[in-house]
Amino acid sequence: MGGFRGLRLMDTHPASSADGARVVRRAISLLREVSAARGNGATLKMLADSAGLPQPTAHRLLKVLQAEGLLERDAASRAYRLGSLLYEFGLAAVPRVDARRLCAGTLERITRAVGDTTYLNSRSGNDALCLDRREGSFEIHALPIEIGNRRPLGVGAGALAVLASLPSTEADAVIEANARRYRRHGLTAERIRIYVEATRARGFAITSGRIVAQYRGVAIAVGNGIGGVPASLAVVAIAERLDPRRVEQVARILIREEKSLREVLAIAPAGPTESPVP
Amino acid sequence: MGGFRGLRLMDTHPASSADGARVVRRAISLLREVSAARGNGATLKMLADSAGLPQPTAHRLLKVLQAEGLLERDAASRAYRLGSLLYEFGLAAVPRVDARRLCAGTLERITRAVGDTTYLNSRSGNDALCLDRREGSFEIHALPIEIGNRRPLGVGAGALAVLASLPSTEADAVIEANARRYRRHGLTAERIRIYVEATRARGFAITSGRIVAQYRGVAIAVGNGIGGVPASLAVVAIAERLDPRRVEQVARILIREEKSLREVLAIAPAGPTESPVP
DNA sequence: CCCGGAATTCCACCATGTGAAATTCAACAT
DNA sequence: ATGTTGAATTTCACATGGTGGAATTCCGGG
Repeated sequence: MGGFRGLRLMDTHPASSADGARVVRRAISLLREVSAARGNGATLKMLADSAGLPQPTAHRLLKVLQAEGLLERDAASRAYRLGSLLYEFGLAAVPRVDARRLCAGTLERITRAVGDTTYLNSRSGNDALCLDRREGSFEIHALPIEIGNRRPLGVGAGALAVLASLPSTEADAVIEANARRYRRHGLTAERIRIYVEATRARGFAITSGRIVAQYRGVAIAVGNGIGGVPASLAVVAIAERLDPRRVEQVARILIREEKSLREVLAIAPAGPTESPVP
Repeated sequence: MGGFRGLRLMDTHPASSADGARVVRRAISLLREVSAARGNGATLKMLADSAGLPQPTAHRLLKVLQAEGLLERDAASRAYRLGSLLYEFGLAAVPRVDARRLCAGTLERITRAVGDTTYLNSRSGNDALCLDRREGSFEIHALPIEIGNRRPLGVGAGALAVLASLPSTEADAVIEANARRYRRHGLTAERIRIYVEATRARGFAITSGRIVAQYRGVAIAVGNGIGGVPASLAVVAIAERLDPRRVEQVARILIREEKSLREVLAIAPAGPTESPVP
């Protein structure tokens, strides 16, 4: 296949086995970017950009993914979104341990206690993934994070709590890998590192409307994760509903719920068999 | 990239746009094969075989897919299964119209009425996909079809009903494309064509333990499909519980439920926007 | 009508993916 | 123990399938 002439743009996965299929990795990288896109999906430009691919290359791959049903495309906006085949694969891919089910009660209790929207996040590669959500009585307007949405670990309260719960060396690697992506959120790797430190010192994460202005989040990491996968519980509300005093209250509730969740998880079975290639 | 010397083995997707990424298509084809595998997953041999790829090629692609988290591998049996990243994508890929939700009541009512296991199937490419299931009081032992499992359209009652509901030209194309796969189920394209004819004449599908001996299924297609996607309702039981007289009863129930389901669907919104590439 | 940015198509080029063949590994029988 | 069979894995010389800069088309706004 083709050569490349210009400067090297790619390398979305810096530390990956050399041999294999570059194209396949690129295609998957595009899928990840599409599933990271919030709201109405992502345009070719955005995707090519964030996957670090030249536009024509991205275009070609996206076309194949669409033809195969992994992606769909909005006729009007030309934006790509995940396709029905991925939904179908999702049905067949039963998770080793079902985090959503295990945490359903916890989420519900927190939401009832605080009245605001509650999130369950988990780590997925360099991303935080929104696994589940309970809407509080005080609705968040302005596109909230949906179930299945991704963003770089560290961006947002829930994602920050997950990142801070990783071993230092691993957290550093993630921050490094995400450096470029932070910029699109008006952040830098350096700043994230500071946040992580603060989160570790404090024991839980707080964010102040960096992503969507006017919103604030409080989040706590779940013990050693769920089935070995790092995870967090988060509460998000408009900033004025989360003054320092109330942050304190919410944090107390989160700490309590995390503790009892950890006990439940201690009984549940262990992690996967051989997921990452040796 | 590489040339090929031996005879042409591939062509899982006979009618697909020439230009693009062959590798990507092959990789996706492998994913489909993995998700078609029942029970404990699929071995390299099986996958290479059914995807029509030389073993080393399949091996290389599977390794990448595993490294990226789309596949996992059982340490002991070396068998591949769908990975957690696909589950995660599935969360984000909200279906245009939620067939499972729309048919939940129907499935429950049928199961209660007949006492045996009931399935909701839909078409996905050349496959029938098990979208949902309700266990009857008379359990099916011997690995039943799980939610998310696939098999070639035409193999099994539910899959046959879906196939027979397609326009003749389309059904023929599907049968043609699946010819090789039928053989692995002890069937032939010719025989499937006969079954389709019989199903159309009868108005519903019956199968007699072709797949798993001793079992029998009765199935009916759902009007014009669900959100434009062809689908079926099926009841499966051990053969002795489905003698001709009882088949008649079950069919009556299916016909009644299909009718009322069709009315519910008439209110629900329409199909996708621009899924298959022009 | 014309402009700017995004989407799409072209196409010369060669690095990348290919697959037959050889090697290792695992399970089972002798 | 030792051979035997079949699957999994690695190797490597080769030429084709993928590449991406440049050119073209499309679309929305002024």
